[in-house]
Amino acid sequence: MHNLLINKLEQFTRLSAEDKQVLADVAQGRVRVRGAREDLIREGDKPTDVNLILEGWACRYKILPDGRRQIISFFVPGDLCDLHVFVLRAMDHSIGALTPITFAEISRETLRDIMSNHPRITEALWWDTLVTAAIQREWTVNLGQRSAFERLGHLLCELFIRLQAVGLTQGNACELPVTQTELADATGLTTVHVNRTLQELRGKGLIKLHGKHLTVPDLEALETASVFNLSYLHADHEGRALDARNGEAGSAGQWSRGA
Amino acid sequence: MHNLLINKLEQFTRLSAEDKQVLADVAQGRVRVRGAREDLIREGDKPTDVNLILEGWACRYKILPDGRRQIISFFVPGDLCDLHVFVLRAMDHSIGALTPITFAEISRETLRDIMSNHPRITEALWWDTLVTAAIQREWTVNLGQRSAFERLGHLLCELFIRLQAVGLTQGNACELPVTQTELADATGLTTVHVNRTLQELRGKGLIKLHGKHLTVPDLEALETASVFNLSYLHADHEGRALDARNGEAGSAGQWSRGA
DNA sequence: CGTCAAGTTGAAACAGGTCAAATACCGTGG
DNA sequence: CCACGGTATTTGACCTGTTTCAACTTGACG
Repeated sequence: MHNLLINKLEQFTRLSAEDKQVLADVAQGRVRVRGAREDLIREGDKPTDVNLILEGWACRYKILPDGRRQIISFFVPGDLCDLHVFVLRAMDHSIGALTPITFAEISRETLRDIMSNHPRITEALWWDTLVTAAIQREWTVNLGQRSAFERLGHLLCELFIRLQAVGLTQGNACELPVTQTELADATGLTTVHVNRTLQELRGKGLIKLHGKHLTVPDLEALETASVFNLSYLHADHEGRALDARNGEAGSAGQWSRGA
Repeated sequence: MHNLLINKLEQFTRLSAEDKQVLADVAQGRVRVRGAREDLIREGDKPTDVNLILEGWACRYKILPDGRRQIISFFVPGDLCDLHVFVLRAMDHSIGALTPITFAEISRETLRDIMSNHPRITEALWWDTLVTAAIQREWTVNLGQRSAFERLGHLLCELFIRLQAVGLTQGNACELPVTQTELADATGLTTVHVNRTLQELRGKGLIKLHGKHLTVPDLEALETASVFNLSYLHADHEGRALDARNGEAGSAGQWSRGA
């Protein structure tokens, strides 16, 4: 019953008990495990299923012929890989585990059934897909316009808020199970510079980062320093509105703030 | 009847005469015009229609509070803006005309009808949406990993090939109706550096660029120099396969090459 | 307690940015 | 057909954020 995807989708819409059951079942279908650094799927492969991340982190990435690697996006628990990939013949990028990971494979047929019989879920999955696209656009802005300092800060804001949405934060802290090399590959910087920039963020008291444990003492301060604007995560939605109307706080953390 | 969107979608699938008629009608619905630099829709607006670009170029962009601007993607004729935006409450970015432009507004209802009655079109629109997402990912790689030289070269390859797909190239030439400032905002470089880099591309004979007229004497050479890999455009598809089988060349240019 | 990956540091080099001015281009009105 | 004004392109000199390279330290884990 308890399922991070449900948490996330309820940011957007209110799901019925039946809807939730359907999603819970889906997460119990073909469950797979991978070790850190193993791929879930590789560039060139024919996509067959949609992957739902249950535990651990993964990422999309692409490697250029000369070895340069760009991490294109991060997947955290509750994230769905690519809702409609089947339409394409071959993957144009790989998806790799960053930590040991468990995920559920959802077949094309299962998904088709859900989408024809459960309009509420369908709409919520749509929303999730559009938010994913918005995140990708924001990464374009991040890489194109922000300085190293802002860029890293922005990434940390985004990840913290996404984790909050599925209930994986504890107060102002969360796990950040990635290496500095991976942060470098995601931000288009070198490891060395990521290291120095993290020190700068720490020096200004914007983050605390020991090992894989991240604390953001003042999220608003970090957002300001990183030129971060929440709106691209599209959290201000019906789910929230319903919560407010019912005076019924969502079980998971909230994306939006204030009015 | 003649419609650039049809050209593009036929890269992916074979459309029936009726399908084509439906698409042609759509392009004749609510046609609008905008001057260069005018916005089609602005960040914060509620999205109501899907825009189909008929003539001229546009772009998605985002402006940071301090004025930095990132162009997130280019739209060329035949491009569809955002197939499912209605799900979102507000735009998280703006879409602006780069040249004088004409576009058709497609209503939510029209689109719903098409998608429930024309599975072939639906699937083709899916494909288009997924290719758009793949392009956005490739931009992430471009901004994160490629040097200024490769980055500009890569962008020019992509645009040339996309124009080819809708039949807007003449041999190895096409129009490139954007300013160096706009190329700079798209690549995350400064105008000055774009200017110098374009001179470098010209100097190596990889492009000719007078005014708004671009020639790519040897596309493969430009691709190699730019670490460009066609596969993210997902052109190797059913439409092509059918063409090959029938020995019936597509009316528009082709994305894929060789076998 | 050894080993291997991850994180940290310093010095030097460079890609790309900044600033500011010059030149070319283009549509408009006289 | 030319002069004008505004925008786009080009150039030069200088500056800086980020990279490179290479070594050193710390930490996790069997």
